[in-house]
Amino acid sequence: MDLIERKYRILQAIIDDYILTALPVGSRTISKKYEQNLSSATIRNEMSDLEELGYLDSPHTSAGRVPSNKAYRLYVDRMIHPAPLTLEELSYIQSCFDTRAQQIGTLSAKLARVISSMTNYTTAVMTRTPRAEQKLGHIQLVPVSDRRILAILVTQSGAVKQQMLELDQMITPDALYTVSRILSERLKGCPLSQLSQALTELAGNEGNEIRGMLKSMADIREEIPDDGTLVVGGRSNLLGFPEYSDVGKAQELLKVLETRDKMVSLLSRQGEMEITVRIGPETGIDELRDCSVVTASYRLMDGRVNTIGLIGPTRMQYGRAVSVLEEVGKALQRAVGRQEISGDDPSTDHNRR
Amino acid sequence: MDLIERKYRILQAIIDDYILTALPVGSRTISKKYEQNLSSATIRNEMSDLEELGYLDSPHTSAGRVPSNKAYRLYVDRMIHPAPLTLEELSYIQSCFDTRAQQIGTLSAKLARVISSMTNYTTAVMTRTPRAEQKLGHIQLVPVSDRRILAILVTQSGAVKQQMLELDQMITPDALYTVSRILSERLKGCPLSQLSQALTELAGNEGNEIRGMLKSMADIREEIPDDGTLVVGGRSNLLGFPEYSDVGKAQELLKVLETRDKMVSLLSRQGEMEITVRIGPETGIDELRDCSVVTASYRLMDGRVNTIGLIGPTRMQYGRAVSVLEEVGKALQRAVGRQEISGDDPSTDHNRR
DNA sequence: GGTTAGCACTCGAAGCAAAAGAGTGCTAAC
DNA sequence: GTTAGCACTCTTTTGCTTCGAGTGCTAACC
Repeated sequence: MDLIERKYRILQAIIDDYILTALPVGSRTISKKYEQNLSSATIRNEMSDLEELGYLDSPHTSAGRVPSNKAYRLYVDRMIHPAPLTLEELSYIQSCFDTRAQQIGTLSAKLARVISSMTNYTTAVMTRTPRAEQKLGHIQLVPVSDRRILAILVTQSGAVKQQMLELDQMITPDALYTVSRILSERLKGCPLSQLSQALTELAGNEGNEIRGMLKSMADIREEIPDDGTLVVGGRSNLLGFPEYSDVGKAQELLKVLETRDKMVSLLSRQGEMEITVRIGPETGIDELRDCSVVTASYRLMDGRVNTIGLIGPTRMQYGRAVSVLEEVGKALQRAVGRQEISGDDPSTDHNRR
Repeated sequence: MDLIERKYRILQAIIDDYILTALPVGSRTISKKYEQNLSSATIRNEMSDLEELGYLDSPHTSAGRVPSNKAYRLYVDRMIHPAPLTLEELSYIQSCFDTRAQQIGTLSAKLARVISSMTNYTTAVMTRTPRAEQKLGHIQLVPVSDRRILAILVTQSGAVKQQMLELDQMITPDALYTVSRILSERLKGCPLSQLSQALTELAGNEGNEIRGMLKSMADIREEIPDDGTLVVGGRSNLLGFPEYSDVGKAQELLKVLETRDKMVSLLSRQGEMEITVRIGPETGIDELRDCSVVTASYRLMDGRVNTIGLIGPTRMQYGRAVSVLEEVGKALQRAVGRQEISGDDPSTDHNRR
C-alpha cells in the first residue's frame, strides 16, 4: 500500500492545489505548476491509479480530481507543511495576553477571536474544570427577594459558580450573612463533589431555622454542570468559503455551532495527544461530514482544561491551523501557566491521529 | 398626510402579505385575498398613489410592490397586529424559568435560545450593571502563581468580577488570605466606583508588605468594563430568510453580530420605553440597513439591566416579536424580580417609537 | 518497461433567443 | 369613483448551441 515516491508527490501537489483553489485539479495543472518534467499524460495515468487507490474522487468525467477524506488523512499524517508564523504574527498572539490585568471571563472569547482572525476559520473554545479537582474557597449568599437567594461559590482556584435557590421560609439578610460566614469557615477546602453531602451533614447539627436552607442548598451539586463554558467565534468566516456558498449547507453548519451538546461532544473527545485533527466523518457529527476539526487541549495551572477547536472545510490549511494552535498554546502557557496533558514535546510529536 | 381609510387598509394588506411571503405584492393578490369587493384596477390606482406617497417601492415595472421603510414605520406605530401567544407557548416560556435552582450565568444564553426558537429571528441579550449601583460584598484573592493573583469581587447584588493581577513582589497564600479578610471587612459596601480611591487610602495606612499589592489593585476599577455580558443566539435562523440567500449579505450580517462594539451600541440605545422597534437605518448601523431590531430592557431587582434585542429582516413579524418579548419580560419579572424602567403599563402603552 | 503525443469523447458552464408569466399604466366606458 | 380591456415592460424559464476543460485510450517513442 505504500505509495512510491512520485505518486506520493503528485498526490501532495493535488491536495495542495485543491486546498488553495477549491477547484478540481486537472492533470495539466499539475504538470505545469508542480511536476514540470512530467507530461500531463503521465500525470493522468498516475491520477487514474490514485483514484483507484481511493485517494482521489472525480466529481464527473471532465472535471479534474478532488482529494478524498482518505487523502486528507494521509496528508495530515505525513505530508503536512510546517507553517511557521511570522514574527508579526507571533507578537500579535503575544499582545493578546499582555494586558497586565487580564479579565478572566473574557479570555475564551478573546482566544476565539484571535484564532479566528489568524486562520480564517471558526473557533470554539471550551473551558471546563473537572469537578473532582474543584475545592470550595468561599460561599456567599445574597438575598434577592424574600424567599430567593443567590448562592455564589468561589473555588480555591478562582472559578465561580452561581446558583439561584428558592427557600421554604423567609430569612433576613443578617442571618444570611451569618450563614455565609459559617458555611465558608466550615466548608472551606471541601471538594465540590462532596459538597452536597457535607451540607446535609451540617444541616443535622444546626438549629431549625437554618436547617431548611442548608437542605435546599444540598441540591446545588446536582445542578452545577461540569462541562463549563463554551464560546464560538468567527462564524462569519465560514460563509467566505465557496463550499458554503449554498446557504442551506451554511445554515446546517451554523446550527451545529448552536447546539451545545454537539459542540461539547466535539470538544470533549480530545485524547491525550496535544493536537488532534479530525476529518469529515471522523468528527462523529453527521453535519460536519464535509468539515475538518483541529483541536488542542491545555491544562491550565488552576486545574481548568481549555479545549480549542478550529472548524473549517476538509480543504483546510492544516499546517497553518496546527502552527497557530501550537503558538497560542505556548502563549497561553506563558500567560496563565500550563501543564501538558500528554508528556510529549509538541514540537517533535507529529502523530496527530 | 393622513391616509383615508381605504388606502390605509390596502397598505396594511400589502405589508401583511409581504411579511408573509417575501414576494412583491401585485394588485391582483390584494383584490383577491384582502379586498374582494374592489377590482385589481382600483387597487392599482391606490397602489400608485401609495408609491407616490413614499410607502411603496417597485423593484421594477412588472413586479409587484414592496413596502418602504416609511411603510414599516407606520405599520409598527399604528397597524401592528396583537399576536397573543397560545397557552402552550406561554407555559413553554414559563418552563424555562421554572428550574428551582437557576444557573444565573446561563440565563442570558437560555433567554437567547428560547426567544430565537419562538420567533425564528436572531436574539442578542446584553446584561450590564450600572457601576454606580454596584457595591462590594466580598473580595477574595486567589494565588495563581508566584507573582500573579486572581482577584474576585462579588458585589452585594451577586454580580461577580474577576481580575488577574500582577504583583511586584511575591506573596504567600496565607498572607493573601489575611489580606482578603481585611479587605472584605474594610471595603464591604463600598461602591465599585469608589473602590480605587478606597484602596489607595487603605494602602497609605498599611505596612509596606501589603502596600504594593493594594496599589496595584487600585488599577482594578479602570479595567472593569461596565458593558457587561453579551450573548447572541439563533444566528442560523437568519439564513432561513430568502433575503439572505445571498451569502455575501448573510456574511455581512454575521460579521456585525460578531462585532461587540456594534452590538453594544445597538443594545445600549434603548430609551425609556419598554419595547422599541427600529427599522433599517434607524438602527444606526449601516450593515443593518435591511434589518429591523426590536429591543426590550428590563431592570432586574438586583440592579442589573437586561436588554434583549431581536434581529430580523425589515419584513419582520412585528406583532409576534413584541408579544414574545412582552411575555418573556413578564416571566423574567416573576422569576428574578423586575422593575419597569418606565412606569408605564406595557399592555396599554403602544407608542413604540 | 515507462513516457508521451494525439485525438475522440464527455460533461458542465456560458451564452442566447424565444416563450411564458406576472404586473403595471392608461384609456374608455360604466 | 370604479372597472374592463389591452398594450407594454420586465423578469423568469426553457431549450438550444457553443465552448472549454479534462479525461481515457491508442499508438508511437525512447
